[in-house]
Amino acid sequence: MDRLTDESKNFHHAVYTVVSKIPYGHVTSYGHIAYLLNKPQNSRQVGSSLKHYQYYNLDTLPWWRVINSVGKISPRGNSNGEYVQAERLRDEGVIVSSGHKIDLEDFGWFPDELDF
DNA sequence: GAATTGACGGGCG
DNA sequence: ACGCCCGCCAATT
Repeated sequence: MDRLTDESKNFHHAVYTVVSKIPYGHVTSYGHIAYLLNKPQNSRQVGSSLKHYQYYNLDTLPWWRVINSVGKISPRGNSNGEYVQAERLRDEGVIVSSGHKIDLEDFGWFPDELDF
């Protein structure tokens, strides 16, 4: 189940490091993570990476702080992950509407550069 | 290997 | 605000 090229392993790891930097109580988007990695076309792959990590980094990776560019929690196919994500966010003080939308003006984290 | 899928984004009506 | 469509590309089928 883990037949991956070195290229994509690097990408997965890069996503991991960025997501780990999202501050508590804040959210960012798949697209912005791709932008920070200088791969603005790869927003969909960011989602793939999070799916990849869900099997063994559930507690150390704050995956729930990643939503889509319009401020909504992305629906999963045939999964309740969307609702789990909403609860995780509410647990850290993020206001999530009944339609699973979040005000990016209040809770968004969109730095122009990665500061290492 | 070809076709489809998807935790996406942006533009347009 | 909403839905539709098209571009994108690794992973999956």
